[in-house]
Amino acid sequence: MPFTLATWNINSVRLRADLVGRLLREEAPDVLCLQECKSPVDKIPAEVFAALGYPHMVARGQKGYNGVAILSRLPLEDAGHRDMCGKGDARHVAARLETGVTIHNFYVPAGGDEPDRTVNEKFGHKLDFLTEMRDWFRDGRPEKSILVGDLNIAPREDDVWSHKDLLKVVSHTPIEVDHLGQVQEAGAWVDVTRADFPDGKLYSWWSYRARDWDAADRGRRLDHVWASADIAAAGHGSRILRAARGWDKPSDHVPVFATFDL
DNA sequence: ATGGTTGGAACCCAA
Repeated sequence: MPFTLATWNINSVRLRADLVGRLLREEAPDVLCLQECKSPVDKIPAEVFAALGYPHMVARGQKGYNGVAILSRLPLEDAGHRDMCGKGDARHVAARLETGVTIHNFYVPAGGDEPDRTVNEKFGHKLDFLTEMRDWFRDGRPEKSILVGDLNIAPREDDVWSHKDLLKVVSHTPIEVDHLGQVQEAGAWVDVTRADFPDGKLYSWWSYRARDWDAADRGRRLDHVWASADIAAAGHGSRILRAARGWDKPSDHVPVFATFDL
């Protein structure tokens, strides 16, 4: 039975509960993975989502920062989380569907402004987080698994508005792209979005700081949907809901969708 | 080269 999944960095699930509701009503994904909930789990407005037909939630949270949640119409089993870099951050959670498919929801550190770990420890944290992800998937190659989230890296030249202008900008530097590539390779993950759209510019994030995000269109593809090699062929129908960037009081990220015939 | 906006928590930090 096919199911549709979406991933969205919501930038405060409490402030934007109504936008989450709009997405659930208008697009009705079976599973919605959220990042940057910025809320303890017990303060996520789960009852609002339950009333819209999404009674299942697996989440990790903390006050003010980070936070990841998986909302679902389908029953979910909590499949744990990994505390990358041992900081106690709520940046990963996993859930399992009754079909045995495991969904990993990640929020990779943004990495600060300076792409040099000797002067910017946040950049070092980002690289270490990615290295730990790589080692984890190398030690136990994932099967029947989907990995989604705000990975805070736009790996390809056509994942950014200007490859040349962003080579030294955190999110598109060669060392980050290399680290993300090693994560993908270690787990034999297939980029479902790019399997569906092999060519051309794709963005899922536009800065709040632009005067006119739509006209300038200086976007980056930071949000990703990957599938383990064994189920990658079941993934199709990718979509990026650019229109959500124009909603009232929007997140700076938009939802990315894929459907899986599993 | 610079500064631009947003959210949360507490009057600044992270993005």
